[in-house]
Amino acid sequence: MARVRKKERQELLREAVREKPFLTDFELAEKLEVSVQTIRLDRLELGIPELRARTRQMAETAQEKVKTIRQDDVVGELLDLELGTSGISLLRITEDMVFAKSHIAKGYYMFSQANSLALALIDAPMAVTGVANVKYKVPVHVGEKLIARAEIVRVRGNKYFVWVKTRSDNREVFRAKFILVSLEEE
Amino acid sequence: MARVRKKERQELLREAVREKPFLTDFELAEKLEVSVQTIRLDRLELGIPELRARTRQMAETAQEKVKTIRQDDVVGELLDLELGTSGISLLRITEDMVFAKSHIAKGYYMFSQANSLALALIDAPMAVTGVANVKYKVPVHVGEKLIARAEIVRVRGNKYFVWVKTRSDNREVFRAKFILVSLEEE
DNA sequence: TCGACTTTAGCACCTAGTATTATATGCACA
DNA sequence: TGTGCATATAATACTAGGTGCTAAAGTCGA
Repeated sequence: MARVRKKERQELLREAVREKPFLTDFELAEKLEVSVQTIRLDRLELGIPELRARTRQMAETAQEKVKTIRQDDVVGELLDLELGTSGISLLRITEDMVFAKSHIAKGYYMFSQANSLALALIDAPMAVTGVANVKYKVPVHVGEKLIARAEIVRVRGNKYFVWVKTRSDNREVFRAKFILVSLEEE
Repeated sequence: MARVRKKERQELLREAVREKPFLTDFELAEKLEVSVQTIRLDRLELGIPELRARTRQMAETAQEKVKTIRQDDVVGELLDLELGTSGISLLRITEDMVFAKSHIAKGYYMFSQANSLALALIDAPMAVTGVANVKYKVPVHVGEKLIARAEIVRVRGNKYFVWVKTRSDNREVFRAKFILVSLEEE
């Protein structure tokens, strides 16, 4: 009996901490109706760090997260790249990229993936987007893995014409044409 | 002499905390070569909270920040909206929105601002982007305030034709045409 | 009813502070 | 030359939210 209750309690504890990471041992003790000492023992067994360590961890990781979120998440992961020719990138659609109501991915994530992949292809120190022409073919939902393939189709002076086709599960969901312009050092 | 050094030191302190928020009073005291008590007095005068309060604040706000960053920052601030007609939004270009080399804003931020503004105009429960046609006219740099004005120019069935013009300091930097499609409940 | 597990209690100690009071140092001006 | 004032340091008592350890009490199954 006691053994079952212990395991159950430890599960509850784990959940409580995950949901509300800012609870002290005392508050946890009240919530689970045991003594503070029991909470401490349980934390020890479960390897849950103390309140202050938890907040510190969150503060540290969250700090980095905010910095890197735009660089990595928004643009996807570069899978293959032939500079000046073609490239492939992968973007996983997560919960926070979709509309709350429809669960459909916001359009600018596909645009961002395609645009940054297109820019990565250009074999020049600097380049900016001049024109973009995009078409959304099929709505994309949470969990889908978007594979974008980009190809430079023409180069005229400092202008690069790049086509990007994005597929999810072998179905084309998005298509873009970019005209990118390479710049001299300022 | 002492008075000047105090002000200087307090400036250094403020900077040190901003750069490395996880330093204890003792570490700060060593860094600035004064006693721990002096650091405490300075913190009191400057209104800098203690280490644990700082980390707690960061942990709390950062937790929310990670969630809202894409919803708010990426798309800008809605200044005015006439549903079904027109709208205006503002996006401030910050350090992390630009290319490290050229200091020019990445194209998808302008796209995101325009796209989300266009979607906000649509007077329907759900809508997605069908086609986008965008043109980048002038490179945008850190600190610029982008004002996007969107207007629905035509409606045909469930298709909305929206034009967005983005200006920075009264100069048009970006222009987009969207065809948005409103959806029925699934 | 015994032994093992579980729970609670108590105490010393730790870190990173707050709040307050006292003392020392320096410099400026009469 | 001393006196006054700002600044800096020190000392002490107290706090929250713990760790680590030992001891005692409760519970339960065989």
